[in-house]
Amino acid sequence: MRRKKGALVPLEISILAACINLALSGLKESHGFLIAKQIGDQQGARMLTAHGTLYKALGRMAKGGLLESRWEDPVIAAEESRPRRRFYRVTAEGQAALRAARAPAPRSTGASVTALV
Amino acid sequence: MRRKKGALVPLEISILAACINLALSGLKESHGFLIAKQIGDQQGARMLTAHGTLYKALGRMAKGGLLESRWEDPVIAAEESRPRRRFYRVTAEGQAALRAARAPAPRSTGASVTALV
DNA sequence: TGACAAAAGGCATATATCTTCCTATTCTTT
DNA sequence: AAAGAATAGGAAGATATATGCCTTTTGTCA
Repeated sequence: MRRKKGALVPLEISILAACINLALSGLKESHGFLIAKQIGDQQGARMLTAHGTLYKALGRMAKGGLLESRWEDPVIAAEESRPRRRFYRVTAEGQAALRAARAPAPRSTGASVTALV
Repeated sequence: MRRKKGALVPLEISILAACINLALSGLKESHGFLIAKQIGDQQGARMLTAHGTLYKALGRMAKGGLLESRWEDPVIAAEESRPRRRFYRVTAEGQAALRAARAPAPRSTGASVTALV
């Protein structure tokens, strides 16, 4: 769905919100699976039937500068006997994009635009 | 299915045979996924619909001394961007068990026992 | 306003291993 | 021979990430 430059699709808003929520809970970095659970647990879920959609969004956002990512140290993953994670952090740009998406679109006439939550 | 000590169930025979085949192809060590493909490609497949059965058998056989196992170096897996593998090698005991399973059961009276292939 | 193209969403599947739950089979004991 | 115990097998899901294909949505341009 071809996008207006700088606009966020609903999934991206959810991802940013989830990351920030998790960060407020003390987790500076989140990984995809955790974000999926965070989103799924809060909203009606099923938004991520197969997780492909989420990972595609994460990659897209990282490429676009809304998120920063790094791979987990493989030795740590090995010690915990699980696949390696990829951690994401919301960048300043990401925070700005979220604020912009939540605020009413800039308008001269202060009209009745419903805030997006 | 409670088992006679030292006997092999069909899946175990397949695993040992697959490992040995792969070893003859030059792969000294095999991992579960590879063995699954080897078995699946040869036999009618669907024996391993979910791979749980295979991994349970591998663990069981390793514990019983038919296989030796080691984890792949996590850094190598990371470099190849995939989950870590666990490698298995057939032990001398495993080879002996396979031979025994393939040979007719030892008997004093040479009866009509069908060989298990 | 209608059509097109680009991107987002959904589903399946690949890569790997492991666990839990339930059913089916078989060995052993009485 | 019947009953009981133990284990094998099968399905599904958890842990993590990623790609490919197809459908749907939406912004933009004519």
